[in-house]
Amino acid sequence: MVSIRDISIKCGVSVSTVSKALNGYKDVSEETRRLVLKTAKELGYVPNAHARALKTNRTFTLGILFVDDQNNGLTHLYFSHVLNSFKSEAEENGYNITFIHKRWGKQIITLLQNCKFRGIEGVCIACVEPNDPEVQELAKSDVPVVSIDYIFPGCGCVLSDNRNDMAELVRYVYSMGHRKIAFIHGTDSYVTQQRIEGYVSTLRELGLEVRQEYMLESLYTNPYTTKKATEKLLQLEDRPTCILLPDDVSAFGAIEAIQEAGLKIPDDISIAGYDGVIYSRLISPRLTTVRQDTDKIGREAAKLLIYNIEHPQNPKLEPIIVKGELLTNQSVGLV
Amino acid sequence: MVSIRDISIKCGVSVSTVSKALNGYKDVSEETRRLVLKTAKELGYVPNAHARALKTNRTFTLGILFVDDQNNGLTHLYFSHVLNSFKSEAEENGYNITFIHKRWGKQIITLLQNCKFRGIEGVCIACVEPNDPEVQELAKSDVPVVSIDYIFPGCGCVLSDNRNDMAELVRYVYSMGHRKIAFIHGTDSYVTQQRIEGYVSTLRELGLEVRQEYMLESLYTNPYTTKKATEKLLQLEDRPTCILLPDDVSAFGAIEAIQEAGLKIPDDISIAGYDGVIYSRLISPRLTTVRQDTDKIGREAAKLLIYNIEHPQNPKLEPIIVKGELLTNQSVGLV
DNA sequence: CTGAAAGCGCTTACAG
DNA sequence: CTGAAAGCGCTTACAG
Repeated sequence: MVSIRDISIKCGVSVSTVSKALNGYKDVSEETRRLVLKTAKELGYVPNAHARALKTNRTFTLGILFVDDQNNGLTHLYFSHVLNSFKSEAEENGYNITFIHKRWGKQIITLLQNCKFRGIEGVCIACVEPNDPEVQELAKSDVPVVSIDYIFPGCGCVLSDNRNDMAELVRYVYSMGHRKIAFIHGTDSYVTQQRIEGYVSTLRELGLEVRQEYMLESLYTNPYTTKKATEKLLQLEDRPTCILLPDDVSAFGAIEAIQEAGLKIPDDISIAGYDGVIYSRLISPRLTTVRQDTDKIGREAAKLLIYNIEHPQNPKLEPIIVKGELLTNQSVGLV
Repeated sequence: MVSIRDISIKCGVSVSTVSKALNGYKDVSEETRRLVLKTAKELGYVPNAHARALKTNRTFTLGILFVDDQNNGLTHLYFSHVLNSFKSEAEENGYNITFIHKRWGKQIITLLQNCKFRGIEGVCIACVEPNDPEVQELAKSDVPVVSIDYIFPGCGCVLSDNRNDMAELVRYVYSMGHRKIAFIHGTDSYVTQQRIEGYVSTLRELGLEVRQEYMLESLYTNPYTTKKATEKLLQLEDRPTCILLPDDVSAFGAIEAIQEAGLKIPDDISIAGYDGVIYSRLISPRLTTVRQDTDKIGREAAKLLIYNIEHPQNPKLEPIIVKGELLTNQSVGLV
């Protein structure tokens, strides 16, 4: 590897001068600068990020914490889209992306230690169990953190507007004539709570009764559990005319249960998904769903994190709320 | 940040001794070692990876190059699964994962420079345009490279067994009585070539004619182009009884075209996908498809890359071929 | 078993 | 405008 030293020898100037020329300081003569730059190019010089980091304490590296119970953060449709745009935005701003984990060689270390050790300047937390003590420790540390779809006190966050988007969905379903609207929601989380609030408050607002037997829980992105929940709803004496589901993938389970019960969508019963992944509009029946704006969510998260890294004195901590879009389709019929 | 220096002062020993104690060298007395370790813990010492990298020239960091034309490597179902297992395997071996890109601050640099600069020890190339000169430069450089589903001369690679898996699929379709088997394949690539070879050679092996009008091209994971191609096939005078598609997502386009033509799957015509993403088994009609073993592909790629990094003298360069699994289902009917 | 010293590649006051 | 010097935090021959 050619170093600044090699350039200095070849050019007959000091390493200080080479460094200054390379970094665009003004107190270097135009002539010297040109010579240094030319020589650097000839020699194929590449600066050493570690030496620089050691000296300047800056790494321009953002960490991603992206693990969930099923260890499938990256294959999660929603989060992989968010990560994709987070990555683009970060790279466009000259930052690198890396993953945070608990290993250091053969040892297990904490997530915070991993960040410190590697000089990670800020972390985006998504798709993790927020009550994990190590995640808490990280969120409370001096490392800037931005979370997605969850609020850590004292940290920036970007939230998909679940409460209002859900409300809009319920209002739409109501406008189609439905009065018996069930909601199979995911397991407890900030997102789930927001959606339940949106669901419950809108029913009340519309003068509809909130019926406990119409609110069931299943796992996110797991059609098998949704199928079971749907079967329960179908067996009710006074069964719903529309079922709202945790997400588009789990909607497959509902479709299956409904078909096996000999019912047709939307003639006999309506359903709606959530997420708006492309496939939901391809399957038959085409799903009414809420498209979350993953591109914006990821980009806003990256911008916010970088801002907070570069403005440690007055970081932005107010939640950034990103509106989704209602995609109406044939799976919700007129009653 | 507490450094080795702080520990040495607190313990009254030299930094050399602290370093040795911390790194488990044997030439340190048991007593000193214990004192150092205890003090390090008390002080909350975290080593500095950059200082170490500067000295040892090792970063334990693997790069991922994961961009394609549509800039959606991460949201690509197949590749996001591969990445997920690559990441798990790498981390279990004490390596970090980061993404390679072309930026350095405000400057644009080459992919190779990005690797050199950041001390990346090896790169996994997947889901990129292999003819990109910068990718070529990287593959030819002294940075160890492992590619997925593509062969760079002189580099390790992991290949999904497209040729044989495709052959198996064709044989299965044949065994169901089909003799007019069309293949809508993706755009030209190593993977596409392998699948076409598997398709053509198996037809010949089975004594079937290879008909040009049964071989059409569409984009991968793009149902709109597949729909168009399927429509063409349906308009043929002597139309196929089974259509093989580029992947499960694009199969949605075929399903739509077939339904719009008033035909039923599998009664009137059969179809098969490729990839075996979970959703393909959920939609109706349930897709016959080939599940690629993404978990194994990712893990083998990580193992291979790490092996080649740690054995620069005799790296493993023979392709590792990972067999897929035929998933038969109702979308292919008996003729 | 312990420690002084050199050095990895860079940046940055500071003196001239 | 230029350069000598110190130092970021660590590791590692080498001498004792």
